[in-house]
Amino acid sequence: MKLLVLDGNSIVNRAFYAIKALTTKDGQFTNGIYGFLNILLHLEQECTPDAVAVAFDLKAPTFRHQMYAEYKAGRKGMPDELASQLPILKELLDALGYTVVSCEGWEADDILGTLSAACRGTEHQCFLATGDRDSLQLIGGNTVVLLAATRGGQAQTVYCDEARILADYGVKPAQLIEVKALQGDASDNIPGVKGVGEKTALELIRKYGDIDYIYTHLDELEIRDSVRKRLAEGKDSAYMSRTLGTIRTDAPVSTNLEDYRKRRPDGARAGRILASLEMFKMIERFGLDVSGIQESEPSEVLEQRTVRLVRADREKLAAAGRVYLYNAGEQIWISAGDMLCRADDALVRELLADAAVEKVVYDTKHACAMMLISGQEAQNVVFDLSLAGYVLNPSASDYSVERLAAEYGVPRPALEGDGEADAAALCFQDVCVTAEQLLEKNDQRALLDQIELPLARVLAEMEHDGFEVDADGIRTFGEDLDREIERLRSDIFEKVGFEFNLNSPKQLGEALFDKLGLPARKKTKSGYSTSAEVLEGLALDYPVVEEILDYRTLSKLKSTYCDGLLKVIAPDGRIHSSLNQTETRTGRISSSEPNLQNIPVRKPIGREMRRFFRAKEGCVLVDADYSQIELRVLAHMADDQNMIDAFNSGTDIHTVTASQVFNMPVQMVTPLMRSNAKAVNFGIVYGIGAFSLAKDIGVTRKEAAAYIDSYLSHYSGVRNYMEQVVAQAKEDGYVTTLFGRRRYLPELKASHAATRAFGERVARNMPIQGTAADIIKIAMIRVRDRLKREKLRSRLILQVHDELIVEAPEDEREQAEQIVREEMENACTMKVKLEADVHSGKTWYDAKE
DNA sequence: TGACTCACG
DNA sequence: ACGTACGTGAGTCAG
Repeated sequence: MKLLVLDGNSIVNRAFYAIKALTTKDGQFTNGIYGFLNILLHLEQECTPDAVAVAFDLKAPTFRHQMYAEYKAGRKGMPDELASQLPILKELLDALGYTVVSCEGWEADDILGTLSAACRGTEHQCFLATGDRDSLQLIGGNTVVLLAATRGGQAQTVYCDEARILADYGVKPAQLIEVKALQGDASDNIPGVKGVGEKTALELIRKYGDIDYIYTHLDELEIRDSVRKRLAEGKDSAYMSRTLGTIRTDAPVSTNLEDYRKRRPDGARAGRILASLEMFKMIERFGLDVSGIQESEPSEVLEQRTVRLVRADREKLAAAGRVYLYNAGEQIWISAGDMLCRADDALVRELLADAAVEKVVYDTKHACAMMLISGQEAQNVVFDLSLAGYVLNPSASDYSVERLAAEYGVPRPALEGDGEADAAALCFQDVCVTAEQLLEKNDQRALLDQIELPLARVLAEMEHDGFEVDADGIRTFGEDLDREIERLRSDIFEKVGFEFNLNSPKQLGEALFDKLGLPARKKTKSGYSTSAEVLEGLALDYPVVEEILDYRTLSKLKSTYCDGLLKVIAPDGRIHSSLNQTETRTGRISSSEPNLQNIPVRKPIGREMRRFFRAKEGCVLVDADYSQIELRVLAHMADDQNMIDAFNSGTDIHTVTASQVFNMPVQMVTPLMRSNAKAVNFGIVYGIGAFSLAKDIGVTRKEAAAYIDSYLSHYSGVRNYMEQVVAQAKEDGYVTTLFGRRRYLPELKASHAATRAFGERVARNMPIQGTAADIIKIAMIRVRDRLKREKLRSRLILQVHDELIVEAPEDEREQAEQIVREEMENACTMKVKLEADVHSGKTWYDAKE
């Protein structure tokens, strides 16, 4: 296979500076993209690759560059005119069927190095295309470099292999690193050795091979004393420069070349983007089939608009009926019709408070939170772009206006008159209009309007209210833990015979398996596995391992929960964690800073933690959780009469399942049988394999396979559903929940079998997990609205996937319990009833019976 | 920074 | 032959 890897940043940079002026008629710079595409087409002709990867840097400074502060300081930011082209270029490349690769903290040339290394020793041919001579060090084996340049508007490449480097420099490609170590590189801020330039550096390396030789034999070298002196003084700098100048080959990107195989271009999408860039010729040059672009497509409807920059005028804006509010950093922009203006906080508040004006925002939760500070409410918010982007595709890396504009092919409006406007603010309105049309097309309007949008306000209030905790209690508990941890530590070291860092899996592995000679059962990439699973297998034979497990449990409790939570208690004595609405691919919400969705409960000692989460003075916590919501959703979606009957009979579902799988009356089911059936039930929801089930419940793989088989024959509706959902996903390219939430599954088309298998498991799981997520979101909205409508002081304060927590004044306890139960159980009508278990108490511990 | 480990549903 | 259950977030080590 022939693999072509492009250094995206380097090439787009060259193109940007080589082609001075090229913009669309509305002023969007396109020179970088244009030059890039020319070079790409040229490269396609030159090396006819089967697979193409385009590598880009991400903004964050890299590890290599963090080593020296001066280095970082020397880097110049990219001009906006170029930066604005990158998201569009990436989107376009993706539409054209090329794979874009980037990796937080790694530079594009490290990705080139990594993929080149992946080809080494295989029969794959690797072409690296870059404008940067740095990459020449990677030449060798089956890697060649195509140095790309634009000359007089024409793309050019220079073919560089080992012979060429030898001829040009008289050294081998890998020795270029040594040359650079001495010579340095001003443009990359690599110092080299002071007083040594290209000529001397090349001469020295030609003669002596590398800097190690030079420095170990410095006194014997046949060189001028002045050079010897400079070399001696610059030794540290030389070694440092060598480190800085060495391209890494261990970037964490896929080295499976199949992942980069060229895909069939999405002609309609690529065509739309190219049209918005006014590069109509490129559509032909890439041979795109644009028949998929229909007349009603959004970009056609949205003719190039002209926007007027005006002074903020509340009356005029309000008169438009609908205003678009967009936060660009500190600056807030408002647009309406063809007006665009800068706005201050006060105006935004007035508009948000005005129920007669429809608002379109980027982040409803943020808008609501802003109003909550002054005790107000955001009224009449009718659309939210980040939520729309999430509903349209929950797997996206981000939902920025810039990226969505490129993805949806929205042209940037022209700006009339003098003045400047933020690019995203300028596009915001059109991107929103387009997103609305796409939602309509996908039948996802209700999901946004009736679930996500109203939920955003609920989440804002929950974040605002927070959860009271007993800080002193946590502190004391932490001190108790510390004493116990210290006791375990010294006990473990005494038994082991030496000290080491118990928190280091690496050192623990070496201690147990190398030094003490315990039998190692599992390995990870970097050594022995010391996971709880492995250690539990050893604990019976080696008592010290038991103590290590206890140590792990307690130190996790101490650092993550005691120390971690103490750090984030707000002055009001409460924890206000973020509830993220656009984070998960299934539609669940997530919680962060801190995560309150993973407070311990399974082990008794961890569960103690919940005693410190309490209701405020005069209140209690009402805790309600759905009983088996995912299995109930499955029974409904699969329309499996057997499972529906099982639920409706009122018997415990795992017991019924056990009686079915093991073919015996319910009364005969033993606790072990029930527990195995429970594992099978879980496994089914996750997309199950016999191997993993066997591992989970400790039976042979064959037995596990028999359980699954028996399960699926008894629940034949489930079997049919699981087959049908995967088939449908392969046909559509996505799966959906009962409420129309989608997840696209490109994995199903992967050539890599394991990736495909993963896609199939996700296809089986997402509709279930996602529907359950939809249902509890509906419940949250209804609980909040009803508490408000009935003028109660009870507040919804937390959601943990299938559980809601309400803080209720003691005299509202029963009412709150009833409301939560009713709204949860009636959130959705299905073929099986939904049931919620409701308890209350002063603390989370007490409220969860 | 990623890898590992572990907390939750 | 290969890899091995879905979805998250956080702390720690080591390079």
